Amino acid sequence: MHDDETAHPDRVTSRGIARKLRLSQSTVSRVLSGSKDYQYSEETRKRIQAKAEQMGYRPHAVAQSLRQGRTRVIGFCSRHGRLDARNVFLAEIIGSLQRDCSDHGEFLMLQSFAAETSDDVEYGELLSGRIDGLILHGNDDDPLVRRLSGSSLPVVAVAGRVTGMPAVLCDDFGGMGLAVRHLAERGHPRIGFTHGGRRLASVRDRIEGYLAAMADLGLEPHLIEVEYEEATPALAAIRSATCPLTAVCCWNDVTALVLLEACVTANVLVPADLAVMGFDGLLDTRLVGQHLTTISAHWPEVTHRALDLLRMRMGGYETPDETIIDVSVHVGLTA
Amino acid sequence: MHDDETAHPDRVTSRGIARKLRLSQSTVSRVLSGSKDYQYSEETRKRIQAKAEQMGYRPHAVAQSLRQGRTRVIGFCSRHGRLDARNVFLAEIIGSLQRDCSDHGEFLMLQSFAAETSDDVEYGELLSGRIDGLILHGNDDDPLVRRLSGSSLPVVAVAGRVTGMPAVLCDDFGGMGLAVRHLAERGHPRIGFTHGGRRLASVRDRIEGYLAAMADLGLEPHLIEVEYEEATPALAAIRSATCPLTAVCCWNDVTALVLLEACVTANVLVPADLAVMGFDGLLDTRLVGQHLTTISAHWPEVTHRALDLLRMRMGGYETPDETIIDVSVHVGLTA
DNA sequence: CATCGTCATGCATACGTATGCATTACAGCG
DNA sequence: CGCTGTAATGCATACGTATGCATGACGATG
Repeated sequence: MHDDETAHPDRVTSRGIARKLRLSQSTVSRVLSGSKDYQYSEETRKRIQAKAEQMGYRPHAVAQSLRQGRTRVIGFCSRHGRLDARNVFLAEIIGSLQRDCSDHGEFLMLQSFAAETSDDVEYGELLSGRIDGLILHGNDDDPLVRRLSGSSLPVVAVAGRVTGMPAVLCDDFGGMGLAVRHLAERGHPRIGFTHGGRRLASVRDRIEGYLAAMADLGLEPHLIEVEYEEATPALAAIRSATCPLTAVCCWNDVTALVLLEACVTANVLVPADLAVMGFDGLLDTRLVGQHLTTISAHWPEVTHRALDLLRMRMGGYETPDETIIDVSVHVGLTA
Repeated sequence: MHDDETAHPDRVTSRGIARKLRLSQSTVSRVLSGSKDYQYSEETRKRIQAKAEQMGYRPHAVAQSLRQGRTRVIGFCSRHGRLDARNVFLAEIIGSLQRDCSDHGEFLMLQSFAAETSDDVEYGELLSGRIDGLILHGNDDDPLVRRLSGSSLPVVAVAGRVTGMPAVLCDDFGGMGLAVRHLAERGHPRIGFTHGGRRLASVRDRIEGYLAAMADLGLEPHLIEVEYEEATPALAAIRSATCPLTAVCCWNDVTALVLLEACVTANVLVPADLAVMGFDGLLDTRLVGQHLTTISAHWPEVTHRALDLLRMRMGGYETPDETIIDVSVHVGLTA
């Protein structure tokens, strides 16, 4: 009934089991890791498995990693936002990645976001053998990102193109086309686009998509750039256009919501006075999300595909440079 | 200008540097890891550092971990919700943990949430030496959690008590006292409390806090339990009480927001007809958050303290069983 | 009876680092 | 000159696993 070990048995090791059973460590290791290239008597196998169970043996993951040259750990690094209660995007991305890794017997490790640590230290950590591959959310302007694209670490970019590495993104360009056409079909003649700067590749793609669709429809574009998520000036710009806009596409959902709040304050009726569209489809549908008309990107599919590609890279296979995941219109009450 | 290595130099190792410099691996290791117990000639140090720089040496984290018996990786596991765009709570907790780890030169690894993997596999992974310690969000009803509290892995619980391990929580009990008193001071005679089940320890504490405060004020309590976040029945219960309630505390912010939506639909004016209070203070203040009156818990402080305690545990020190972090009233427009 | 193939297991090593102990060289001192 | 102390470095090992190669036993076959 009681354990015949003394005090703290420290770690239970394959060698420990071998000693108890008067077998060699290699036999124990082979049986417990289920190596198919060798054969063992049924009796030995039973004995080993029973003893392992009894002693509570767990193979030491670090030793396995050192021996096998792989850790089964995937890193994730965002060079843009930071994860907190307000960042619905990162929450969705990281959550999806985590579940996907879990399903494949892998682990997700968060690499430091933002620049609390120096780029050099961060780069060193990424290449220190702790992770087998990296999912990256960043852009070309970033020195660390550029350095990574030249390194030997397998990396796949998500939600943004990075030269020199495969990327998986939602259809930012096409999505804006859907948005513009959705509004045009409802008879809106003057459709604007608001954003808070072109730093992200996604934003640039969405702007391009907007401009292309507008040109395609023979409509005059109205780009409105304001400080990050400042809605009041945006609304002012919308209303004070040569001829006030009747509809506006926001570069993402949060921007759209902030604008909606400003509309309430300014007594602008949505969608009667102004139709509003978002982009991302990440908002909690139990709350405000169901009301917002938006373009739903399918982020779990993006991360799923990104991990697929990363695994191919880690296996040494070639991968397509760019993978684009379809988006769809989610019709709410605001447009 | 160009590297004198052939093809792929594989990994640059301390032994590799030693060979180039006709030194021993131990000297290289000692210099590069800055061991203070030994002395080296200034010249040797320069040579080694220069060569390491030139060859792009990065110590192999896995080998270090094996040798030193510690990985500098902290695990996080939530046995309740899953991380996605809707889960503001986990996003905040995980984000705070990550930044705090980063500041201490540690890494945060996400252990599989929910039950996609079997408890047994999960337990094995947790004890496989991959992490030095674990921050846990779970409760006593969970077999895996109970097993962990008996294991040799240092664990600290956050946002919920678990018997057998230290816990760091926000003041759920006292917070509800603040909420009730806030409402009572504004003259509300009939204050209710809505929740979606007592599974979480936090919910139970908040209920206790509510009941205690009500008793203290000599008011009659009204507990309303509905299916998780079903607001319509909750509102019905509120309105159909013997005498309709004038104020209600919701067990968290999301519940409160859903209730607010139901109020709009049912034409109930907030706060005139019904005052509403939330709990957590995690909602995006750029959006709806600033309007909701709520009890702000300071989650970054909770996770910070939890990591402190975990580090003490990992160092073999004793720790207090329970640490409670103060909360405060955030006055919005709903109560 | 000698040879050979197969089965079951053991021996030895490598992954890359950190570190206790040994060694060399040399200066200071009596 | 011999002894001792210290500075600078090397040697050997351990962390725990996986795996190539070798070994012994035994039955089958010529």
